[in-house]
Amino acid sequence: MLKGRNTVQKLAIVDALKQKKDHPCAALIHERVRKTIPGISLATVYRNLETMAESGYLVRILGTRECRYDLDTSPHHHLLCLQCRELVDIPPGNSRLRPVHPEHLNGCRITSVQLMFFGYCSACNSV
Amino acid sequence: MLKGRNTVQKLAIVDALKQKKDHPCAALIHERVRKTIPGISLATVYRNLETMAESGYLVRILGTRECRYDLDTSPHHHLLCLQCRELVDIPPGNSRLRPVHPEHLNGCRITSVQLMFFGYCSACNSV
DNA sequence: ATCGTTGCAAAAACTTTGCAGGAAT
DNA sequence: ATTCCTGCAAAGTTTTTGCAACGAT
Repeated sequence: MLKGRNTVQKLAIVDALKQKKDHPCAALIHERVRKTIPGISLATVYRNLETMAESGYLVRILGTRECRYDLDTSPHHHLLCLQCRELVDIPPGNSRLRPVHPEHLNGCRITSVQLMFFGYCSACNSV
Repeated sequence: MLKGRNTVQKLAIVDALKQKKDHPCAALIHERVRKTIPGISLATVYRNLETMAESGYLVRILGTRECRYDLDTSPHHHLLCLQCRELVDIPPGNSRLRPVHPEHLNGCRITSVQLMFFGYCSACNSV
């Protein structure tokens, strides 16, 4: 559930993430949301994404220079295309691809895992 | 093997990475190398790390705001401590923790994988 | 009315780049 | 001698923050 006040800005950000599930970065989300709310500031986008990531409403995908955001919090992986920089969803499917998420590992307490593949997406690969 | 010219700067950077295998970021490497070469510039550190990462001599670890660097290119994972920001090595050991590295996946051609755990290291966890 | 949120602007944090001089081969 | 590498400085990119005004509850 969405935390805090339901400002038009926050709702528009969520909407942008729902409409195109391409793991956009903050700048791209800002660009899209500006079509609806021309005056929205990038700082507001960042602040909302921060809050939603913190509350677990969305996931910050690391592995690129800029953070990307994913509303799909179910366990799955990503591939970063080194050519077009697109972030492709990789289903958890195959058990060998699904790293366990133990509570503890080498004395460390694990809270989350991210598996990132690097390579070339099907489009770039076929060129 | 180290590519290009063996400048004192490059050798000192490699040395710093060999001495303390704590996955330092560029700024920390710079700080350490400055003890030997006070005049070395941060840009030089970045340029050398870039070249060495490109040639596969070291690995760029993503998942933190700043890139971290690891001379150990053998397959293993990392845990980022959310408290102290330390990056802990996680051995590939257990097969359930070792994601396969297929050549192809969902039409994508995979070239590398990084598995990142987030949580609390043993030191922070015991507090 | 209260208190979270926003926009703006500025700054912070990290990384890259142009250029002229200098070093490795 | 040639070509790569370096230091410097400046700029680029991404993200955060202070503050006063505004808006949701």
